[in-house]
Amino acid sequence: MLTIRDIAAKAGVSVSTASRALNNNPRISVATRKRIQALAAAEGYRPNYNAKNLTAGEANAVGVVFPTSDRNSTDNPFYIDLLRGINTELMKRQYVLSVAISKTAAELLENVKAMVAQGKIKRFVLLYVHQDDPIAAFLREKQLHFVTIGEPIDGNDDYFVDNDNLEAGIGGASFLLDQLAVKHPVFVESGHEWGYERQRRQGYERVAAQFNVEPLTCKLHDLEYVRSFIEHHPEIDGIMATDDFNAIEFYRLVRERYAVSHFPVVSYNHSLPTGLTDADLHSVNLFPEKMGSATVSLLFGDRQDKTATPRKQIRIPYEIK
Amino acid sequence: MLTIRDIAAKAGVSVSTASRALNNNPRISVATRKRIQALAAAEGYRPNYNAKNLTAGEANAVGVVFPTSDRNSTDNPFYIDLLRGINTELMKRQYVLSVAISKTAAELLENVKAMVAQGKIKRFVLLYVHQDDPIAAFLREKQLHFVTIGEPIDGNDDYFVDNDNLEAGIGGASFLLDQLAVKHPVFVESGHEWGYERQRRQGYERVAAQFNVEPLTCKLHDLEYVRSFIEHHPEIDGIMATDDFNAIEFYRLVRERYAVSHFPVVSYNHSLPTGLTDADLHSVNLFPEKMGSATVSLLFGDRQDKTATPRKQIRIPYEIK
DNA sequence: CTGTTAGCGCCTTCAC
DNA sequence: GTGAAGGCGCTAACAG
Repeated sequence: MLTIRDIAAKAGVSVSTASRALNNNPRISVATRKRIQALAAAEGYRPNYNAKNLTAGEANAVGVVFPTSDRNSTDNPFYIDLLRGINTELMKRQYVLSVAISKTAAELLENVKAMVAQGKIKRFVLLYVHQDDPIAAFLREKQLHFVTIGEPIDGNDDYFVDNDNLEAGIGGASFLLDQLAVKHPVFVESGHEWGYERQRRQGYERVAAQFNVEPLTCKLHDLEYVRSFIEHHPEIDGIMATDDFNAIEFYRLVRERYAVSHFPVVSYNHSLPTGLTDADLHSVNLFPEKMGSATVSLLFGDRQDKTATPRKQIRIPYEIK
Repeated sequence: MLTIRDIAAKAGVSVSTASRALNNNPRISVATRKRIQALAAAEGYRPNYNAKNLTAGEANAVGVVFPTSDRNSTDNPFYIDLLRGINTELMKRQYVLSVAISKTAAELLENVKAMVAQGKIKRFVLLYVHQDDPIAAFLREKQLHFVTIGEPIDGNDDYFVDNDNLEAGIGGASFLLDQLAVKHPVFVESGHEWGYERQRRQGYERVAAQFNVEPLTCKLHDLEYVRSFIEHHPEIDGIMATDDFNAIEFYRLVRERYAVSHFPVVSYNHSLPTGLTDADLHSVNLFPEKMGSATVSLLFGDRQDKTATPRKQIRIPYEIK
């Protein structure tokens, strides 16, 4: 394995000069810096990060924490795209993505603690928002950087990346009522009262008021409930749902009762394969990969220019097509 | 931060004794070993893994590689549960899960190379099976351990964990034809020709032959195709699908055409919330978490007893309820 | 601008 | 059974 000594030797300089050159230390003349960097690249030198981390006292890793159970959470393609966005950005910084995931909250916390104590990881991403989360509390106490995906709900002033769900709700509802000319929309949500659902619903309600329509809402509790709901609301002529799965689930039940087709639907996340539903489905793209890259830039305290105060939150815009 | 020197000092022994005691080295008397371990635990000592890794020349991390794009792949809850299974097992070994994930194949390979060269990671899990995969080739060339999720298709004798998809196909079909008494089943698959789909189909065909029924198959190409298929096959009275999403998709289209309910359905992965379909849905549980833990035991060369030859593959059984 | 030296925390030869 | 010393690869004082 090629070490920095080898590079130093081949370049005819001392190890420390090589080290400084490779780290772009201004104390080394630009000429030798370039020369040594070129040499290292040519020889295929790769620094040993265990050694770097040992001296730095900090690992080149970001801990990404999954919620304990996501069976009821926002859907999964979203997570995967988010991971992709995060990791692409981390690679540029020569960082690695480590995940903490477990079935039990206790084990998960232990996982994070091990990352901190044994792994010297100092930056984390929480892929969820919980009330009084012990992991967030631990990270705060240890004064470590972390960013949550989704706006905090417990009043803590944490860094976060989110969509503007209120705006997305307004946009989606406007699209449904205006472009798709729906007169009797229904808002379909999971029944878990997630923050993003509430916010999108508020957007929906606001637009409904503008259009003078009654803001009808249905939670997907169970089959009987929804069937009965649909039975009592034959007037429904369009769906706005908090995600694609809720949308097709409800639509399926509508079709079961009434002979409709090309039914106007607006939902979120862009997570279905196309062509397999006859609904006129417009899924709002929330750009999870962009959220991932924004997360990283928040995590590392990027700023537009030096004078700008660092931001604590980033909202990613949406797109309806 | 508590280092091994602190422990050594408090125990009144030298650093090397402390090190050996903590690593359960038999050269240290059992008594002092216990004593020092107890002390370390009481003081909350945690070894610095960057230092350990530096001397060991190998990181306490496993690289988990995601496919470039999984939009068309097996569904995602499966991945998440798999990750959970892998990580739970890794934690026991004081290992960390690092992920490689990217949109492009080139960047993904670069990601893995960096993990190897800079991170000293020597063990990998590939969450996919590809023909002539450059990443698998790289890992083979470097003689690193890796396990694929799914049986290799290119004739390479790699380690893998999989379900017994043929058996699961036979089991699922038997359940549908026997227990659920279906006379005119249809086999629904994605059209991507994944290995597991082919194998389950073979199981289905075998059972169909036993029951003297025509092995009907439908690929979910596009809406028109499937609708026409359903139109031409009014006799269908039960569905066997390669996963839950394919199942409900097809079922929706059946219901759209015919007034059925409590339709018998067998599919795989157990990935839907219950209560929101009126199909008589029996989803085969493939125990992704178990697959994860089996993956790790393969990766670390566990054996039942010392004399047993190491296994290169593990098949996880299924369950139908 | 560059070289020498010490040390990050831990493990492991080599002595006793 | 235990200790002292050196080194893993790299960075950061301290010199010059």
